[in-house]
Formats: sequence, structure tokens, C-alpha cells
Amino acid sequence: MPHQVLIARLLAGAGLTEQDQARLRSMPHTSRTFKNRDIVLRQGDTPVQCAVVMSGCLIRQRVVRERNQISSFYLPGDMPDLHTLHLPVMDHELCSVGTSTLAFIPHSHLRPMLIDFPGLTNALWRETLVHAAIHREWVENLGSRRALPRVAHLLCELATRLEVVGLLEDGSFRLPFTQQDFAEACGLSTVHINRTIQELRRMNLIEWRGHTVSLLRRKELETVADFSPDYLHAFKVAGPLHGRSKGISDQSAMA
Amino acid sequence: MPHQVLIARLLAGAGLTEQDQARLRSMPHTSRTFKNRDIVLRQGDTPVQCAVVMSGCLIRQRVVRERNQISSFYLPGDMPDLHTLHLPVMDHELCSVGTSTLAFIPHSHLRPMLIDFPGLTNALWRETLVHAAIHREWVENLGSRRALPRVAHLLCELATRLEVVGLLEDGSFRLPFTQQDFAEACGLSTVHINRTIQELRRMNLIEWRGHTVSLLRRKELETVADFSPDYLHAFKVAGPLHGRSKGISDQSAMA
DNA sequence: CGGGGGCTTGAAACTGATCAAAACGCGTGG
DNA sequence: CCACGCGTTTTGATCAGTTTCAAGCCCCCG
Repeated sequence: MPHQVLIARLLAGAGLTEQDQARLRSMPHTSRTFKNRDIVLRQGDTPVQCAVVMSGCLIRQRVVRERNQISSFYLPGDMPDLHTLHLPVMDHELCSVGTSTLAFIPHSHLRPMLIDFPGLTNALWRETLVHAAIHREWVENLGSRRALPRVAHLLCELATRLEVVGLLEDGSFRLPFTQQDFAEACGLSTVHINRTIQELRRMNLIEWRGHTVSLLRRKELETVADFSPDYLHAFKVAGPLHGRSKGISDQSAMA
Repeated sequence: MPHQVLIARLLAGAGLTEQDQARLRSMPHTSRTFKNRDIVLRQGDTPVQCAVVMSGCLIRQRVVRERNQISSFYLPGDMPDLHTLHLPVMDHELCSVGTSTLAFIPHSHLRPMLIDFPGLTNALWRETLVHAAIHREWVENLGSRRALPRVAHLLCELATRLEVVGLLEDGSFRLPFTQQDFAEACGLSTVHINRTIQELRRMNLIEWRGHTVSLLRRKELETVADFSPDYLHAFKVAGPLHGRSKGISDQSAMA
């Protein structure tokens, strides 16, 4: 059911009318599961469908100067190649980290739908704008912060984004990444990432064992990271499968 | 006339029908000129109109860790706050560098227009996607390249973007930035930017005197910069005032 | 002609990279 | 169940790129 995940996600940002939601529920789709490090799309591909991350995690990456650079993480509810509706050629590779499940919706279905439902157009457009804001934040992170706050910032971002889709439990979340992935996202060497993580552990700000990360003392971590969640433009919701269809004022506290 | 600049820009990417173009020409607007370092919008502002850069240059910036970080440049034809249609609060500051002229179009005019003209929605949405692609490229630039190729890459990007709007003359363009601006965009210190520029001069790849930059041996510069213009998703046109309105198959090559 | 912002230069300090190797953990096959 | 093997994490030592601080210079604008 990509519908529930997507509806929850879009509701967390823009408003959707009942008609919009009903229209989303009628979307045809196919699902596919990817294993760790499976390539979902390659640079140069021109897909004819858009993916919705149902579970798991994707990274957007490209080799720059013999070094792999990760430029985005995509978590459940994200649409990693939504832009192919307007920019047909992929200029990066999309890769599954850990097992992930994607739902695919054909462009040929999306295009007429978006013409008939401007509310959905706005909601999806907004999604791409939020991702642009995340990219800008990464620019700031890479350009202005040194290793420790930089890594801390990325952890805060991941925690917050997972929280929005209900995948943060008591400050802990499952993270399929290796330290090398983190290095490639942060523009640091693997060795230095390792030392930075150890430093964060020593400061009692995080635990990271295996594929589980816990944020201890989240406020302090956010201070160290110089993190403010505003740029994510997201509202916390109860969980990915709980829309707000019955409540009348769920998000009023966030207005 | 924001219409011509905007139409030229949008034509350079997506296709626009005659009706779309006519509709753009009927947009009401106000113009305003800003002096060097004038603040156009502040963090926290919730503008009710969108700007189109008519001439000059804006930067998007924010203070991170007592350091000013620039996360975007906006050149003629760009719409630096288009995203406020969907994300009302500015999370950065927009600042004019050198004298620049902006045209403003009210949200209240844009919104109904976009509902009635899906082609215009797509064209503007596409613009935001191109800027997202530029942000990703900056992430790669900051994360993977060291000073010399990093600065060279930014110069190549600026040249290419200016070329698209006809502001590149024989490899030369007017650049209102100081070296400090470049430092703040590249995540480097002013001192090191200076040394890097000198190195580029010594390699006979650029000239940079006052506010004029010339790219000598552009191919070599692009090689050093590891630059490929694909991510800009732009087509070179004769100039900003020359649309392709008479052709019958302007975009057929892109279908 | 004066002032000031921007550019340039030098030396020292530091952050993070690189190289190399060892320890660890975990899934697989014997 | 144990041994193997490989990918990941950890550690140490050395090195390089970049920052920082401080001062001088140039040039343009007023």
C-alpha cells in the first residue's frame, strides 16, 4: 500500500482534500524489494515511473574524483526520483542500503492525475522543495561545520526525519549504514568518521552498535550539532499509518 | 519586462505553448532596484510575492557557527524565492551583490494562474528541480573536491549559467563577488581562496581583475574542475531576449 | 588626497587525510 | 558447532591541506 505511506507523508506537510486522498488511493503501482547495495537506478537512466520508499533506505550517490559522494538519503515516504517527471535523465545512482521495498507509479499515470488534481501537484512539488531545503542544509553542513558537529547534525536530521514517519522509538532507530556511508555523506574519511563517532560516544551523546543508533541527551546533541529542524518543514505525526482523517486539530499545535 | 526574461528562461528548459507565454506576459508586477549588500529578504520573512532576477545577482546565505555560509547564487532569470509559494517561511537571507533589479509577482496572482495553466506549473516546478540539482552538485563539490578544483568548478558553473542567459562574452563575465563571497560559498577561508585563485591564474586558466572574470582555456579549466554541465539541465540560447516562439518543434527533441 | 575595503603575503597551528595493520563480528560452509 | 573468510570497525603514526593570526599593500571611491 504505497497510498498510506504517501498520504501520511503528504499530510504531514501540505493539506490534502478527501478527493485528493481518494485519488491517491486509486493509483496503480507495482512493488519491488531490493537487497543491500542493489542499484535501483543508474546514472543516465530515464525511468518511466516514480518510486515511493515503503521501507528501508536508499542513497543517492555519484563518483567524484575517485571518491563516492552521497548527496541524499531517502527514507520511508520519500520519492527519490520524483524529479524524473520533469528532468528525465538521472544524474546520480540510487542504491538500496539494507533491504528496502519500493512502490512504483508510472509517469503516464501521474501526469494526467497532476493536471486534474492541483492539490496533489502542490503537495508533490512541495516535497521536492523540502528536499531542496535539505540539500541546502547539507551545503551548510559540509561548508561550515567541522567533523564533530557535522556528523552530529546528520544524525539529528536522520532522527528527525525518521521520527516524522514514526520510525524513531525512544530516541533509537535502525540505521543500515556503515561508517563508510557516513564518511561518504559527510565528506570525511572513514577513519575520521570512526574517531568522531567515538568522540560522540565518549561524550555520552549517542550509542551506535551494529545497525542501531540511540540518541542519548538529544537536546545536548542538537546543541553540539547546531541543529534546528525548521528546514525539514515537517510536522511530527503519530506514525506512518495513522493519517489525520478523523482528528480536527491534530496539527493546530504546529501552526 | 520580467516576461521576456522569464519566458526565455523557461523556454530554455521546458516547452511553453503560445497560451502559456501569453499568460506570462499578462502578469502584473512591480520592479525594484537593490544596491550592493541590500537585504532583499530576511530569515523568518513570509513574503507574499515571488521575485524574478532581472539583472544583477543575489546570494542566499545564513550564519552557521559564526561563519556566513552562502548556499546559492541567483542570476538573471532565476526566481530566488519561488519556494515561498509552498514553504512560506524563508529560512535564509537573500542579499543583493552589486546592483540588481528584481520584478515581483504576487502569490495571489501566481496561484490561480498555476491552476489554470499546468504547463506553467510544470515549467516553474522544473525550475525548482534544477536548483535542487545545483544544490546537490554543491554538496558534491564541498564534500569531494579540494580547494583548486572546487573553486574552478564554481567558476565553470557560473560561466555556464550566465552563458545560458547570454551574459557570457567570449569567455568573460562580470562577477560582482568579492573573494570573501567565494570563500563563503566554497567553505574555504578567504586567505586560501586568494591563494587558490592565484594558482588558477598561474596555470593560465583564468583572469580575474576587479569584477571581471575571464576563462582562458575553458576546456582545461573544466577538466581541472571535473565539471560537466549536465546537472544544469539547460540549453544554450542566443540570448535572454530571444525565445523560440516561431519554431514548431522546440521541445520535440526532449520528449 | 585620504580612508577603507579588498587583496596579498608569511609563519605557525591544527584539523583531517592517508597508509598500514590489527581486531572484531558475523554469516557461511564444512 | 567450529573454522573460515570477508567486510567493518578500530588503532597508531605520519603527512598534507587548510586555517588562523597578523600585518602590509593596493586601489578605488569619496
